[in-house]
Parts: sequence; C-alpha cells; structure tokens
Amino acid sequence: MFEELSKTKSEILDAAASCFMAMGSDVASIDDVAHSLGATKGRIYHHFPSKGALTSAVRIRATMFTLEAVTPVVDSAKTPSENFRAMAYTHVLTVLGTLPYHKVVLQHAGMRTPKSITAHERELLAEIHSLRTQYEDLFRTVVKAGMQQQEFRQQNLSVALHAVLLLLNSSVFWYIPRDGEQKTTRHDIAEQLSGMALAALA
Amino acid sequence: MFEELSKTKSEILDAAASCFMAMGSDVASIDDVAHSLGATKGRIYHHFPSKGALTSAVRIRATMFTLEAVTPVVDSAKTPSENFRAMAYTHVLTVLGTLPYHKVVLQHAGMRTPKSITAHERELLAEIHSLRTQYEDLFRTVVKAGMQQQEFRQQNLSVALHAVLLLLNSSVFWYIPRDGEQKTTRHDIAEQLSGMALAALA
DNA sequence: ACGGAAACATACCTCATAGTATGCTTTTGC
DNA sequence: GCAAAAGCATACTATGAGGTATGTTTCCGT
Repeated sequence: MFEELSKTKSEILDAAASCFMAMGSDVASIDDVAHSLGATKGRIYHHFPSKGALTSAVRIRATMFTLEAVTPVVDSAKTPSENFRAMAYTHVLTVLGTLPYHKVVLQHAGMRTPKSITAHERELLAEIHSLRTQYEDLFRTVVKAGMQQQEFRQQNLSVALHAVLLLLNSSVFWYIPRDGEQKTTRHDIAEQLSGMALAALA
Repeated sequence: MFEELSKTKSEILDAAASCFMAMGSDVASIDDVAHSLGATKGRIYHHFPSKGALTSAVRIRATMFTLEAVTPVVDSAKTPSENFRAMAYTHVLTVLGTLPYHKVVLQHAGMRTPKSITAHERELLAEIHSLRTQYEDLFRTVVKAGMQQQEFRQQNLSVALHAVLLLLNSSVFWYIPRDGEQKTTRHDIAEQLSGMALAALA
C-alpha cells in the first residue's frame, strides 16, 4: 500500500505537480513535465505507466502529506475545540508547504471519472477516494464530538465539514510562494484560517 | 458589454455548462456538447467562434447570475452584519439554482491563461476578471465596513474575503440536484452556509 | 572487469479533437 | 413571392498529445 518512492520518482512527482498547478493537469502534456525536468518522455513512462497514473500519484501523495501531518496532532485528552484548532492549523501549514500537490487535488475536486480508464487507474482512483475519506473522517470525528458536547453549533454535519475543509484550503487558490519566504507569513495565514474555521463551527 | 443572448445561445450555454460540469471543461469536446443538444458542431461554431469563447461565455454568465442577484440586496441603511448575511444567503441560493455554470467557474479558479489564445479570447478573459473583481468588491466593501465598525474581527481582509467566498461556494463541490427538489433543502443549505460565513468573520 | 538489468533517449505511430469549408434548409426583409 | 441572410448539418483537414518500440548509456552485483 505505502509504496516506497525513490529519489527520481519524487523528482518527477514534484515536476508534475508544478506543471499541473501552472497549466492544469488536463492541459499540461507529458512532454511539458519532461521538459521541466530537462528530460524526455521516456524517463516518465519508465516510472509511470500512464498519465492518469502520474496524476493519481500526485493526488495520493498530496493526501499523504496532510494525513501524516495531521494524524499525530489529534489528542484524545483535549477538547474538540482545541483538537480542531490544532488540526486546522497543521493542515493549512502543511498545504502551504506542498502547494502544487494540493492545487492538483482541488482541480479534480467533484469531478467524474475520466472518459477512458484502465483497470490499474481504477485502483488508484479507489485508493485516492479511500485516503480522502480517511482524512475527512479525522475531522468529522472531532467536529461530531464538538457538536455533541455543545462546543459547536448544532447543524448538518456533512455540510459543515465540507464547508470548513474548503475554507481551510482557500489559500491554495491565491497563495503565491514568495522568494524571501518568511515562516511568519505562512504562520499568520494558518492562524487566521484555523481561527475562522473554528469560529464558523462554534 | 451586456450582450443580448438569444434563445438558442442560452440553450447552448446550458448544455455546455452541464457537459463541462460533468466531464470537465478541458475533457469535454465540442462534439459532446453538440450531441447533448441532439445537434452537431456546426450549430455551436455558428454562434461561438471557438471553444475558449464558449467556456468564457459560460463563466461570464455564471458571474452575471450572482452579480445581478446579490447587488440589489445590499442596503446601505442596514448594518454590515445584516447586509453580509443577506448577500451570502442570496449568493448560495443563486449558485444552487445555476449549479453547472458555477462549477465551471470553480474549475478554472486560480489557473493561468491557456497555452495558445486569440485576441478575442483575451478580451473575454479580461471581462471575466473584471466581473469577478466587481463581484468580490461587493463583499469586500461590506466586510471592510464590518471590521471598521467592530462588528467583525480585525484580520487580514483579502484572506478573510477569499476564505468566506470559497466557504459559500462549498456546496458546488458536493451538491447534487434531487429529482423531487424541495426549495426547503436549498434554503437550509443557504441558511447554514451564510450563518457559518458570518460566524467566521464575527 | 564483465554481464545484465535498470534508467533513460529517440523516433515513430495512432487517434481524438479543434477548427474549416461547403452545402442545404428555413426564415426574414421588402 | 423572392432574394438574401441566418441557422445548421456534413465532410474534411490538421495538429497536438498519449502511448510504444527500440536503441543507448549508466549502474550494480559478483
């Protein structure tokens, strides 16, 4: 399940994510990704069987980033409010650190499966769905607990969950990494967005 | 500027928006749109010079829907909180009523200009940017006033604005129009999301 | 050092799709 | 009623991009 990713595969994924972020994963061609690496198609098709598999790998890794970062911050001893705030803050900070990957994820948000698809790609899409569900459940559990303990307002859980998660991802749509990139800036954004998300629930 | 849209043009735009929503505006072909109308490419290319012009027309109309719906609800006599809540509610309700159009808009959110582009398409993209800026300013003004009058929390305006607007659009990603479609459902969603957006600011 | 496998590059094929050129049908203006 | 323009279908072209087959180099184990 958790494939070991070699150095070159990681490089290819980084380049693919950047290209897909800039041009859109449907518009950007394999040649574009290869050219951004100073290479040719052969290198990419040696490691990935198809373009769909490549984009799926990017989306899987994106969810991995946030999943591995947010999971350990959940502390069953703390209150739902405290947990949610810490999770939200970590989420935003992680997303801002791996921006291209998550921009690809949001490009495919709420889309149907592509026109033609192989069996292998179907498995990858199923894995993506599984990972995203697993990650969403992380927040769903906390939000649900918060509502039951009267810390959060009583309202439709799914609607509130998706709304809050999208609010936390809002920076993906406009954030542009600066050259002299201070951690304080990302910190401020993560602080503000997590605060807004918490307020939207409470 | 405000082109009169004939009956057939409106039909084509509706079909295009539905196809683009289902398959993605890059994946769906002109033939797909034409086939969903029971027609052929000739009909579409007679009314729109290129595919880029068609998608731009969809995006323009999407912004028009919300712009024309939300603008009249702003009442300078009311408080920023009251104004924002009414605007947010109207926004969500309008979006849910013209869902395919807004799904196309969000597909293109935060994307660079396509690879090759004509002069006419450049004008359309400029018009899209102008309309969206005009619409965002509608909310920006209210949110800014709310911060100055201490009704809203003091925080970065642009970050808060984009976060709240995306929260209000969150339903686009998961909402599926039901067959026996009660207005109450849409009303509930709009009520909840506008309430969450207001709480995120206050 | 050497055989073989991995890691690429190169050249080519194939096909979907945006766009065009043309012809037919219907409506409209006078 | 008739010419002319609008509305649309059909057939075709052209090109970009996904994918493959094969050659070439680098790396590694023994």
